[in-house]
Amino acid sequence: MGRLERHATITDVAALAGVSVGTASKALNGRGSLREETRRRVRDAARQLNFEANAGARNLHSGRTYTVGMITTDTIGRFSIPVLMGAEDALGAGEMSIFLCDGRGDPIREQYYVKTLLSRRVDGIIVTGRRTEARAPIGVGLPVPVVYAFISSADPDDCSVVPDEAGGARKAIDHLLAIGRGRIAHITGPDHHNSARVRAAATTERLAEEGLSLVAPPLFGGWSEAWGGQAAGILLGSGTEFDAVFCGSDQIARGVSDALRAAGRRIPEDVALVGFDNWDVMIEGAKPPLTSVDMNLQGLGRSAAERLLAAINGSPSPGRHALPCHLVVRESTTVPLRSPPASPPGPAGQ
Amino acid sequence: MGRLERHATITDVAALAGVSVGTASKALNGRGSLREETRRRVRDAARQLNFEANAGARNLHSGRTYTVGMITTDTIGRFSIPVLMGAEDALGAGEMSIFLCDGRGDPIREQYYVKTLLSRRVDGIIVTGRRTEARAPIGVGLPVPVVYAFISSADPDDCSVVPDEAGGARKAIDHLLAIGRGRIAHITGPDHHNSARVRAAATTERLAEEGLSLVAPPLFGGWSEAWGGQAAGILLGSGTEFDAVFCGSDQIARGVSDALRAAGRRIPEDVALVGFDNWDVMIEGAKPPLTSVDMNLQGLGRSAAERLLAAINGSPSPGRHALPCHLVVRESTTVPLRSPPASPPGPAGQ
DNA sequence: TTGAAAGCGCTAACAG
DNA sequence: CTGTTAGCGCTTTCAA
Repeated sequence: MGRLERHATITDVAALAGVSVGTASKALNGRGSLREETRRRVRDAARQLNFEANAGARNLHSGRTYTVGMITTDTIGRFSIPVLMGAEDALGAGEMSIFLCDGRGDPIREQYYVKTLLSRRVDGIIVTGRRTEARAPIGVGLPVPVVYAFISSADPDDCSVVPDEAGGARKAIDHLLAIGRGRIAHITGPDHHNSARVRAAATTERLAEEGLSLVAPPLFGGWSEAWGGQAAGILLGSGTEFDAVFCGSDQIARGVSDALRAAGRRIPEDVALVGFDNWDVMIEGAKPPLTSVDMNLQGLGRSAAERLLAAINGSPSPGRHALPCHLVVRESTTVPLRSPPASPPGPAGQ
Repeated sequence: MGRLERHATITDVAALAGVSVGTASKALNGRGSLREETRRRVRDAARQLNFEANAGARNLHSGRTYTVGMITTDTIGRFSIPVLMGAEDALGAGEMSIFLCDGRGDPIREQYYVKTLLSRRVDGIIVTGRRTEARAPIGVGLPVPVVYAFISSADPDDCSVVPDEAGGARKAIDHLLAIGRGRIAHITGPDHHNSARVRAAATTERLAEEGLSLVAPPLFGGWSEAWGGQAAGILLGSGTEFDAVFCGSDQIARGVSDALRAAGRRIPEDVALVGFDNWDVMIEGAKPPLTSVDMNLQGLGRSAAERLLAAINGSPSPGRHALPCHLVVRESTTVPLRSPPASPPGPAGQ
């Protein structure tokens, strides 16, 4: 294998260029005042030796490492990825590097990660997870700032960036009301799950504001397609009339969609359907494609990283920060009029 | 915020314990010979100051950083996650930390990441992606070992750990033949996609060994449910008789499943169905649950990390290493006899 | 058993 | 303009 023996050091570069290490350092970092010719010689030597300054040695002076740790409390998955990507963007894609640590729901493991991250002198830590539940802080009096993304810290003084799930649910209901649906059912996840409760409460509340209520109490169950199908069956069997179902997740919505169709109900003509998560795989698999609430996870990650950077630079933003969700309307709530207008290119509005 | 001002240094510890830094170092690392009383004093001081040795400073001597970089060539997603987790396990969960870099399919970005990883003096690099295609090496003559996982390097001398997709396809066919299905169709992804081609070729080959052939040429299309449904329609419309469909992905299989059921075919009685990927979401959503080929991505990640560690320690394993896939049998190919026998707990066999 | 000193790779004062 | 020196936090000889 054409593998080099070792990394070149600045001493090697200086020697090759025939200058002192101090001069080499200045030349490479564009500091001090040097003859252009000298600078060039040093740079050539560096290139020739494939020199990359040792970040660790450099950090020793600056006190900063330009790295951050990201700990996922449970397993890394569908929710953590977009958060991670958003964070990566905000951290300048390589300007600062990210240590990824998968806590796997094990507090011991998590504490171990916190320790190693601290020993690596990360400039800060982002904590994320797949539930929006508040969780115990990963530590108190840590020597570096911590920001919680998606998940939030139980300590209200910690900085947490979370999706406004209640707002998202309200937008879903707004939309259903706007298209003339007033007999709405709600099928969602387990009632011991924070997201399920919050979304259900907001749904009920929003309807109450209009003097309306759900056609039946929220159906709490699981997050799966199977539960969606089962719940749809319960609804149909009860004889309750309904012209819309707002689901706590896209998976549930898909199960509902399949079950309703099998029972002869047309979507959206007979029943309009709204999901939550805006998860492409489920959205596209459903017939017709699902209208869904998007939590803007990537934006969440970006915001969390920005706040972390600010905190590192001495401007922390303690407290719980909620970011708006937005509704993505598709055919499960609207019959398209001929060809839909082409939307202009560019980043999706928030 | 109860944030500490700065990290304690070994000098602080030594001062508090009333010893020299050298002694403190020995005490904390269990080296040299010291009075037990001294060791205790130092350790107490360290605990009191919340001391965590600065890994960067330590690395300066050892020459190793106990970190590795992981670069995903395209976007990090469904395939990279298990690979990452496997790697994390093999790297001792914190013993060595992982820098995660999301290449997003941009070669410039990728090269940038390689540079920063090298400047951070990672001990090695793992490259992964979401396609099994061979790709250009991320660099030549790099000063650290590189292992490709899932994806493989175009340079046969590089170390790549890949799934034996052909073997997986053969196992699927073996199984279908074993349950008495001889009229098999194959629906898969785009023919410009390596995985689709390899799996189709192995399928045809395995059948040929038995003097059989597919009931129709492989149907190449996309990886989506939509394509699965469409292809099933083509198959049904052509009047070709078939008693099994082997699909290039679980998403396709799910589309096929829905379409066949809608057309009145029973699964598995009339048509047995096998997918590829063993992706829980798709598997569980399908009715009945899908038999599928599992590529053991986590094992792939583990193996890649182990080979990387070996290479770091001077024992590289150049070349392309294929890991076996295994078939997970579910109800889309078998009618369960009463209650299925409870399988003993423990790690799933490979 | 402990301390002093050198050095890992680099930056930053300060002289020359 | 360039070289010398000190020091970042730690480990590791080598003396004491």
